[in-house]
Amino acid sequence: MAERGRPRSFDRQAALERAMDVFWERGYQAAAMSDLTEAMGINSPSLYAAFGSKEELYRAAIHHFAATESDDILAPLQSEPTARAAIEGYLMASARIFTRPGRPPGCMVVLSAVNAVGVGDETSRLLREMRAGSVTMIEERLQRAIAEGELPAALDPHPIAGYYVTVQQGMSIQARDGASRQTLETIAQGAMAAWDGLTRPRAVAREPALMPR
Amino acid sequence: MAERGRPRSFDRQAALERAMDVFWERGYQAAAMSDLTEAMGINSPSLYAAFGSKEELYRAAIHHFAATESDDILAPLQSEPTARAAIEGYLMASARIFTRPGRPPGCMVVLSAVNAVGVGDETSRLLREMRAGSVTMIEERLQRAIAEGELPAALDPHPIAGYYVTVQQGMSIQARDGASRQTLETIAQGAMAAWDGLTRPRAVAREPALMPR
DNA sequence: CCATTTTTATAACGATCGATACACAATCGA
DNA sequence: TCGATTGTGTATCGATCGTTATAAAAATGG
Repeated sequence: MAERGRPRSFDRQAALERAMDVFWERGYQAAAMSDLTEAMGINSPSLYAAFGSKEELYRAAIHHFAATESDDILAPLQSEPTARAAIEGYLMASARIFTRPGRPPGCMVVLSAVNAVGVGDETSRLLREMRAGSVTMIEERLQRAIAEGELPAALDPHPIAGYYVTVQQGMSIQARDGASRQTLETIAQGAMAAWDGLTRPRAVAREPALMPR
Repeated sequence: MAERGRPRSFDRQAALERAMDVFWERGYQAAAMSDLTEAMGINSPSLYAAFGSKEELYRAAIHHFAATESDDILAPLQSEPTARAAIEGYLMASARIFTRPGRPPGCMVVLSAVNAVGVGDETSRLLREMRAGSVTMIEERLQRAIAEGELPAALDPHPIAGYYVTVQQGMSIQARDGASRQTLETIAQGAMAAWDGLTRPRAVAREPALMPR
């Protein structure tokens, strides 16, 4: 069962984490191979043997980001008892994660490849699906709240989820501009001020809470 | 008064607009000199003679963007009679400008250099000041509404302005992901649902509308 | 017409980009 | 111990990056 050949002299997972930090901070295009190999403590042939290419390494870093940072942000959607607390927790967790000391500010999935140029179709699709995945998760949480009677049955979860994800993505930009955790938390509270208006039951087909899908 | 030497064979302003489109769509780093010269219809020596360098051309493009697109977005802040209509107009104008057919989606100032790497300090500062300028303009509009008695005197305009600018920046990300004008308008309406909660007068120092600056 | 000035197109500069060829080192099974 | 296999370090590949040297072209003033 033992591996054949010369064993790898570096920790693949640790090197991936260092690569993630480089992509996270500099973005995909601005992250040069020399930046990556220096941060990972290896030479480029080792990088290519272990990860395939720069873009494959980037995708691996995105998946690692999703398995660590993203999960911390999305956890409140499952753990909080009410839909309102779930979304508030989602935004407040974002404020905390986006301003962790010593870590790049904002969300890697949102910031590291906003301009899809220079990145392949597969990677572009992966990023877009991940961003859309947040909308789906919030949507499902709202749907659950409707099923449990917390929210009115006539409510359309999709535009509400889209609104809160948009706020969270704006918070990434703000974090990149130097906004503090406190500032981001204030923004999150501002977004929650829309909750009652968005979820209040109202006469159907006369004044919809939010318009189209 | 006539110019000496061989006259320039291209329209400087028209070339600048085409360069703006390239930076807007691809971002600063991904916009190669060959992309720019091809779009502008000139050779690189002409570009350098007319604009100095790639980064100076980028700054000129940013200023041109501010003088055209940005002004359309910020106009409702001055023209609308109430603070609420002003901010709603700001968001609805953003939804329209961000999804103009045949134009790059989203805001160039927000999207074209999110990762400040590879761009000089002067350009980085210019972009950050422009983003902060939107907050200031909204803040001043809210302050005017307070002076006119439309909003309670105890209100702090700064966090409210920060909240709405954050939503607008999130709308840029959404536009880049393919959101339609209608979708962005729905998000804008969602953000306006927070208005009453954010501007309602309340007991001072007990439950502040939004926390710190 | 000629000297001067500015722009033009061609061609190429050094630097850096992502990616590899190559020879050597280190492990395995037999 | 030896062939097979895999990883490592060096050195470099062709392509492209932003930028510029050079000389011809097109205007001016005198």
